Amino acid sequence: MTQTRMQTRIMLADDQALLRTGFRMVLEAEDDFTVVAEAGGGAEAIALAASVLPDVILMDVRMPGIDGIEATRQITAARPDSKIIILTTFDLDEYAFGGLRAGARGFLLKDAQPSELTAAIRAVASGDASVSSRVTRRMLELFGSKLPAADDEDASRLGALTEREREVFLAIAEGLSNPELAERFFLSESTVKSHVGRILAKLGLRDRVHVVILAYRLGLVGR
Amino acid sequence: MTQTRMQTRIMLADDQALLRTGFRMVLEAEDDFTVVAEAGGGAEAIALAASVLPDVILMDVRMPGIDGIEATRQITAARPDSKIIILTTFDLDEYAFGGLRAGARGFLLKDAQPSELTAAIRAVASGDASVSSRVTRRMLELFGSKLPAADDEDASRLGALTEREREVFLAIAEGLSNPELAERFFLSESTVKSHVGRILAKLGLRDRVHVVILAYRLGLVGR
DNA sequence: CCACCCGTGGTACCCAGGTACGAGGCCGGG
DNA sequence: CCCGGCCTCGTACCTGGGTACCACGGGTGG
Repeated sequence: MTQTRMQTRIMLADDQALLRTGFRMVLEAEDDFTVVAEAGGGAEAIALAASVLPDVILMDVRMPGIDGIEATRQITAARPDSKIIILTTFDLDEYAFGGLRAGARGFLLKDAQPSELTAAIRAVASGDASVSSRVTRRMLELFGSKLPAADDEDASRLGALTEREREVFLAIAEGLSNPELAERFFLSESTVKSHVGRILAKLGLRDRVHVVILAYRLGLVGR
Repeated sequence: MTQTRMQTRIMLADDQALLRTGFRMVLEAEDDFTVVAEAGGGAEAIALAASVLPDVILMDVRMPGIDGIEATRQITAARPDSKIIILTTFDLDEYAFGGLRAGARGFLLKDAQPSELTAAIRAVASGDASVSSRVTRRMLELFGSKLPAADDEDASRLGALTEREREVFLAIAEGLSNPELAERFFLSESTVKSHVGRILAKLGLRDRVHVVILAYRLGLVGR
């Protein structure tokens, strides 16, 4: 600790002004952080990023007009060394993953502890990447182990899949149609549709096609 | 949060005794940590894990005989809820990813700060996952920006497809809908449907879903 | 006890997508 | 020259899949 007293200049981009001031208060409590700009939308964020040149940008995903993902893409396109941390209420949100692909260096849930936030900003500012541990955990669950519900926890089920849904998720990734899913799991097609629909909603995906893509990108299929 | 004074029982697995005692000193300085076992090799680690059932295992990768990865695999195979943090001097991806695939919940470099170590242990003990920011960064580098070849020559089994069809094929694998395909290639949706239909017919596939699967299996998209 | 979530099932609606068929334009080879 | 492949576009049809409801039994926890 006691890093050198380098000021880190931060920009906030979120459509909720209340949340912005909340973050501002948290951040300015740290003496090496300065909030140098606030943006209420994607377009504004892009413009401000180019003019103010903040060290780190906290970017919300859901914003009216240009969303955080697209804003991230454009900002990193203009200045690839931009350091952007994606903020979202939902974990395992396809938009958020899109944000990482768009060039973001970090990913945080909005209910993160202040210490997590400051730690993430410092990590990103120093050139590293930071992903919230809860999301990291989700990613790991999808990696090697099937994780048979071992220890299901409190808050992590905000956007997370239930055990059954994860089974269906994997089967979709194998390319099964709804009738085939029904046959495999001894369910009615109605039930299958319920599961599929909830999976798509929770993960923020459009199609089963994107389910397949996500599954392969996370490496949990494909021998 | 609210990590009440619950004792976290920790096992160390590393072939270097010196390093073990170093870690032990760091850990026992925390009043909620107890080092309950030390293993000098993989086999010993597996045996001790089964007998003393530690809450968290700090596992070195490089060990004589059974290495840390294999030990992790066997321990998690026996008890999937085991919480293992991989330790290594090198941040080579194979170690990291191998360990994580083997079921590890965390990954740390040995030059980590004591605070990082204790934070990681607490995160893992409480059911979350923790990966050193440097490794996280590597993961993101792999996750994002990996669509190098839209124009590959050989494209193994796709000989039946024409050039245009191959383009469309790859775009489908990215998850584009028909309207999106039309927009990207400046075509009408009718034309897109023609192409898609012929692609499915030639490759003997049912859905665009199976197109995605085939593309990933052939390694034509993604990482 | 009640509230909540999960898994199961249903109905109804709508549209994206897949199928079938045709047709015109372009280009290269026989 | 004509033939055939490729690319383009259209129209019409039908099914699978996604969405929006609602409902019920079982388990769990406050």
